Amino acid sequence: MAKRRSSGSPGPSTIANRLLASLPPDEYRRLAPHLEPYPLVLKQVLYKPGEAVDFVYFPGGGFISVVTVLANGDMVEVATIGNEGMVGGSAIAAGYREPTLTMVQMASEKCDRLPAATFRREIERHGALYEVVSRFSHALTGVVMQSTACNATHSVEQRLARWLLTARDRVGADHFPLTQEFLAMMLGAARPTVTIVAGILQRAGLITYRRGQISILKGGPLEAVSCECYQVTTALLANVWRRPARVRA
Amino acid sequence: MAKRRSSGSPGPSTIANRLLASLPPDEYRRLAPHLEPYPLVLKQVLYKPGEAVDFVYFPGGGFISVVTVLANGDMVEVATIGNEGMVGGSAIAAGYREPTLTMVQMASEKCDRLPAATFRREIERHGALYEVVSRFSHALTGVVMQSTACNATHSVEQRLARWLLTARDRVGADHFPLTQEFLAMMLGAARPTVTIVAGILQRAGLITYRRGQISILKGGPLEAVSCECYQVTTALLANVWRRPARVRA
DNA sequence: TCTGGTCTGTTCGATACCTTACAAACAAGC
DNA sequence: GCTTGTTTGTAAGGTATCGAACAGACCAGA
Repeated sequence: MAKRRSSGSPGPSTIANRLLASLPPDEYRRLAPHLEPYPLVLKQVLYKPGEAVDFVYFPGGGFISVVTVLANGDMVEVATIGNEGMVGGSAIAAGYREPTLTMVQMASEKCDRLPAATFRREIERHGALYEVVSRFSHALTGVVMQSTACNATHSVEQRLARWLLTARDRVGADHFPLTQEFLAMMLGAARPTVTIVAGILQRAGLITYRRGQISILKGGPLEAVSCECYQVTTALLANVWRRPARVRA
Repeated sequence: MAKRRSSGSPGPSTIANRLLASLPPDEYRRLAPHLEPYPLVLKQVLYKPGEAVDFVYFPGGGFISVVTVLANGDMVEVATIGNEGMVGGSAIAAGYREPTLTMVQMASEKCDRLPAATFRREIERHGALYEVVSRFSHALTGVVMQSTACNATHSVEQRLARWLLTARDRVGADHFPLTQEFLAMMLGAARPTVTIVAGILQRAGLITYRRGQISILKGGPLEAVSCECYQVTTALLANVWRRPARVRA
């Protein structure tokens, strides 16, 4: 919260978003004047389905849910984005509309946004930003693919555990606000089912739940309850910074 | 089958793959010498999980399944690609590995492949190929997101109907080879469940099933049985060619 | 014509999950 | 304190789907 690039020299170490932090200093300096601090407010909607993307957002804390809205109004979360990523990258594809609902799931002061046109111009320079955004986009597609398989075969208990672990990683804390109602929606499950599963985890001492506030007590065992998708997606995203060796010139 | 760019002048109208066909003649001409005809053989594996991407493929017929392999060996299909798309686009992200198993689901003589390095070089020119590939990648991510929600909430019957309709569109025929065993795998469902559901559709006169050969008899009613995801994903992909107006310069 | 393999149809019991409904705990404001 | 709204807990009946197992149909090759 305290460290925030503001005074004169923006050392990359003070940059909360990891995509931006990975940029070489000169690239970041060129970008910095266009970055607008934009605090993420809980439940705030960043994109509505079918709307044009005016800004891309680089969270430095909290996290953002990308949600598919079905014909009957049900919403299912398809991805969560924290400081390891960005939303609105589809602005690359000029004129493309965001098919999803994108909303703030956990508030944070630390977030910057960039006008879509600026972002696109920067991407077309084909520099470090392009590289890291490209890697992130690919990793995100991999994450969503894993989730597709996950939703087809894994139990609500596994997916709930996975969700909590992912949320913890994004938030960077073991405690955060979350209603069971909302969690059920995100998982595409019925609320009573979530209550039952959460009760099991609670009695097992892995979590505690108290009126919209959840705490993770034992991450290790929770990981054992979760499906492999937690590790798989974590690894996919980790590869975005741990830049792999180039396969071809 | 008959029309195939071979003699001297490659008019775009003879190009089976729609991404390639959308290129301006001069762009296509530059690419053409590098395109290697590469027939798709049934069940052929194009990428294994974790492998480097050496070639990108532009199907002109048949279709390709992108499949996530889970820890227990189960496989779930996360996308199908026909002549409206390509596979291996992740080669854009230099050195990136394909996290999925990618295999030929329906054979076709009409397919071209391009070495990853050539593809990347061409992408970096930032021409028409870049534009259309970028649009397609974004659309594909949208399709996978829709599938994530679909798998979380829709019934096997709905998803099965959706799958058959999509396959029909890809193949361009109402009749194609497909075992229930395989279909069950793709849907992440149990094989007896597929048999039951297929039986219902068969008795309703919408399809016929005969030893690995399926025919769609009534597409309209089948669409009614399917979830909205069929239309949604079809529309997403259609937007790749029906190039939308630019939102910003 | 037999035989082996593959595919589909069907059974049955088990179970995960849904839907609806309602009750209890809690928080915040009056 | 009381009241109201929100959140969680719980119950009951129903349904979709799974898993294992087996029988029958069909095909291909010996």
